[in-house]
Amino acid sequence: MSGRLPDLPKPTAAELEILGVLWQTGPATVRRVHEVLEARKGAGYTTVLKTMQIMADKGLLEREESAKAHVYTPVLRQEDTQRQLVDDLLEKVFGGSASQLVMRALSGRRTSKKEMAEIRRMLDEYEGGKR
Amino acid sequence: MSGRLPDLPKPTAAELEILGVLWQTGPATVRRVHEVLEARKGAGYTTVLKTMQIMADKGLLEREESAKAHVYTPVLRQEDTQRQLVDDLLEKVFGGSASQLVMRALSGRRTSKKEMAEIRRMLDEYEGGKR
DNA sequence: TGACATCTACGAAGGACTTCGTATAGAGTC
DNA sequence: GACTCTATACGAAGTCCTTCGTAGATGTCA
Repeated sequence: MSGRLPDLPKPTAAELEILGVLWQTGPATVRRVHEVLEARKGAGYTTVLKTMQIMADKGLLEREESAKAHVYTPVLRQEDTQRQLVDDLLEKVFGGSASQLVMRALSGRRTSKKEMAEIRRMLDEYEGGKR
Repeated sequence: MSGRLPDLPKPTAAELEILGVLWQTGPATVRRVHEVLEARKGAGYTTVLKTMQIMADKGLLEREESAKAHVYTPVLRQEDTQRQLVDDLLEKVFGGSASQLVMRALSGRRTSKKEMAEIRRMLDEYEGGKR
């Protein structure tokens, strides 16, 4: 069903912020990303530009150069990147124990009833679909 | 009930490996940590030494200097560090949505029935205890 | 005491991450 | 064409992370 995913490096903190903007807005120019990040954290224009260029070099973004202002698109979907990062944490910090990870995720914060119900719903769905 | 935790920097990859050894073996000298890490990944002695010194400077480890070979102890328990790291991921990658995180953690890997049951048990326990 | 083993201290190199200043190129306008 | 606006390209600085070589201090034992 699903194709192979390219094996890409883990995005860094600054890169994740840029990806977040692109996932939300869809493919965009440096200018558009910069507008968001300037408002959010005062990022400089060439800083965003440079980072996005590096991301394209790494393969994290694809670049469409036909127009004067290049348009960038994330190569991985948000969910694939989330999975990549959570798997990494699971491995390095929890020795692969998903239940430990879930426990820690819940213990660290007040989790709402709604959130808890949603988690249960997902467990049901996951187990139902997997068997 | 629980006291305040010191606000420490996030351990890096190399630091996490050292913490892993110390959590497992208890307080130890550089030599003992090095023995484990050399077997596991061929780490050099002074590399481990230097990293542990830096960790002590950062406040991640405490150092007992009465003997010639200093003895190092983690300042935070494993569970506190796990919580710190999972909270960080939750914030930066999942926008605070624990249910999303749980879903991604499960979708990325084949999760055993045993593991699933354990997760459900924890949810029950957590909700029971919190209310 | 002298030789040897064991530790710590120090400094430096190489690489990645982040930021930014400056240079350069293209498009539109008068 | 000359000016201006908007982009990209390039390079470099500063910081952190990781690794390691070498020097210096301390302890042991014959």
